[in-house]
Amino acid sequence: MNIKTLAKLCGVSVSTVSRAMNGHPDVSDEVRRKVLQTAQEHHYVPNGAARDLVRRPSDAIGIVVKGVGNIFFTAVIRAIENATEDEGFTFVLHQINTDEDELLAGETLARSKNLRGLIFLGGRCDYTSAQTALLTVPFVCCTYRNSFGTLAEDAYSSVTVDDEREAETAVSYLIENGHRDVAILLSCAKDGSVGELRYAGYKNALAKAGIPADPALTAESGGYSLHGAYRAAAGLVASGARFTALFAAADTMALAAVRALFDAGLRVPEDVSVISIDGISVSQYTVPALTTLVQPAEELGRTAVSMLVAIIRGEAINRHVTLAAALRKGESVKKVSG
Amino acid sequence: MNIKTLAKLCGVSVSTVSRAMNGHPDVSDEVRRKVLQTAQEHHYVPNGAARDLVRRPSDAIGIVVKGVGNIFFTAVIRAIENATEDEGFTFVLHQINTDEDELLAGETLARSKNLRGLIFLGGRCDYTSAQTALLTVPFVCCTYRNSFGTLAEDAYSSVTVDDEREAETAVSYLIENGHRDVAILLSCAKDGSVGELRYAGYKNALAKAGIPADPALTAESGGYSLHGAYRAAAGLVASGARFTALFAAADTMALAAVRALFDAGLRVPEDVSVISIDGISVSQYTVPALTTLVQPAEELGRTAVSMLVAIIRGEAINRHVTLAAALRKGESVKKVSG
DNA sequence: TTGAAAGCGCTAACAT
DNA sequence: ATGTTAGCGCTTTCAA
Repeated sequence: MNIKTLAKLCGVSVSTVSRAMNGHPDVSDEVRRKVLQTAQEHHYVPNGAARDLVRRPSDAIGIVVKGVGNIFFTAVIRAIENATEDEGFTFVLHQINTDEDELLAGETLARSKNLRGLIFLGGRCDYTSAQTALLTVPFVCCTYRNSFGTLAEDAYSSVTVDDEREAETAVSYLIENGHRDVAILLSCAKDGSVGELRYAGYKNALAKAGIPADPALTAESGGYSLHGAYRAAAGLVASGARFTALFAAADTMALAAVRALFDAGLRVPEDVSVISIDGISVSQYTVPALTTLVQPAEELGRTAVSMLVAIIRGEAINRHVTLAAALRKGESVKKVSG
Repeated sequence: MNIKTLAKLCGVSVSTVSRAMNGHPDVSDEVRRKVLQTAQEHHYVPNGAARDLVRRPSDAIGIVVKGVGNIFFTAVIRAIENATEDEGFTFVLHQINTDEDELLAGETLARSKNLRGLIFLGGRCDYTSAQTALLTVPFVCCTYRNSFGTLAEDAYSSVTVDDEREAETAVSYLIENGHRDVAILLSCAKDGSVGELRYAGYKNALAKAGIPADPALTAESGGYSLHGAYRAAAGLVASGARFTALFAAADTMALAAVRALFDAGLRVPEDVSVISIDGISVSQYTVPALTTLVQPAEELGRTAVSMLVAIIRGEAINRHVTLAAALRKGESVKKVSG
């Protein structure tokens, strides 16, 4: 079933069918009704490829997700898909590993699928303008921004929480609760990604409290996998380093860390307090429930889409939106007497 | 940049460029090298819409995921995406809620995107042939099959674990460990979905052990959300029903149940043993680690793709593959003396 | 309000 | 081995 057959069936021309299907005003009510009904009866759905080919560019935006298996992202992706459809756009999802280059992937995707814009969900924070010059469509960085790069502010959009600040808040919360030996578990201290920002926030908090940062209390897992985080946390304990609190750069890492501490005979929060950032839903149901700074996943996704769509429609220019995270008190932090 | 411009740039015709780009043999090495290099230099990526339009049908398959936020599915989706690309196909993802109809969504997706096949990730088990008749492309049911419907075996493909049998195994494992008052937590006892099969397995296990099934020990959460499962489990405890073990129809539900039990002052496994089905990775890192029957997520995804691709290529017909789940002993089941 | 026809970028005959 | 060309299904001028 294609537009030609349907036109014949309705006794009108293909252009009339096209107009009717697309809600153009210059079609008589009678004809429109007939076309729509016949289309429904025959399960006619316009061929997207043909549409995309002629409507240049198409109405699709691409989502490049870096770091598959990041549970936090699933909620954001869901929000993005819904928001995309609400805006009358379609979307294409592409997942890449942490060692792949999102800009390259995005560029290829945009060209091959004729996209109007891109949303990067997770990525490096150190782009140069030469690197992003490849991108021929507007893009929004979701959950990160170009903190370490040389990109002009008006060359891209972003929607994030203030990672450095929120990390500082998290660590300060530990310090307020009497902790001075605070360890950190992150992917990598210097990979030009969000982890590095959170590391900076960690150091800020220590500095403000007049606590010298102890390099022995930094554990790097090299990724966001549960397994890697478990090993890094276990290694930290095995190293003999002394700490009463741990800041994990992601909920998933915190969960694995809690387990590693448990396996080492340390209780959370009795022996070690743990706080993290993300607020995935499962972390409220674990024992102990995680104390974490909840990122507004739904809002991050919806905002990314609405910003991108506004740019595509020419109604807005590149902006940088910062959303607030919210402290969700669980059971993983205990007050100690200094 | 399109094929025409590139052809001009290389001083050859568009068909030669097309052949070179698609790896056809009838192109001289010299020309092929030149085309490929020029394409790379100019970041030329063939327009997918134009390709899809002319290569009828396209090389894309669709994945319809029912039950967004199901953590177990994310691993399967990842495997499906990788396998799809390995087979030289592209894929389109569409997520729907549990109250939406996957067949309708699949049909629309297939028609609009000109798909060659569909993979349904999660869905009802009670299709009629009239319902699936809408689908004009082959489809594979992944993680479920048409156990309660009237579909002919050769009308569709499926790849699953034997849900009824694995559920029976899980519950029998509890019984072997001395439990006789075994409760069950599932989405819905009669919704024509996988939950119903697992419920049947639960009853089988009880029957084989000569234990009468107690309706008061069935808790329905009405979905797979953590929140719903928590409430259902909490309700079960509050009802005053006596049980020493609980079988949850999904890992996520089990995690929420463990929390609900904990909040009610019951320890797992000291007071209540818990077992489930799925084997999501986070459930090994919780305290207690879940004892669960691990579904082979990666293999489920890869198998679904290879079955579908084989059918599309005309190399195979509809089949039904059953994969085995594996018991992963955690810490949530305790032996009791009968 | 409708129809005829051009053309989007590409692939695959068919011709050379 | 390479070029020429029809046509995929659709939207959109342009004409009527």
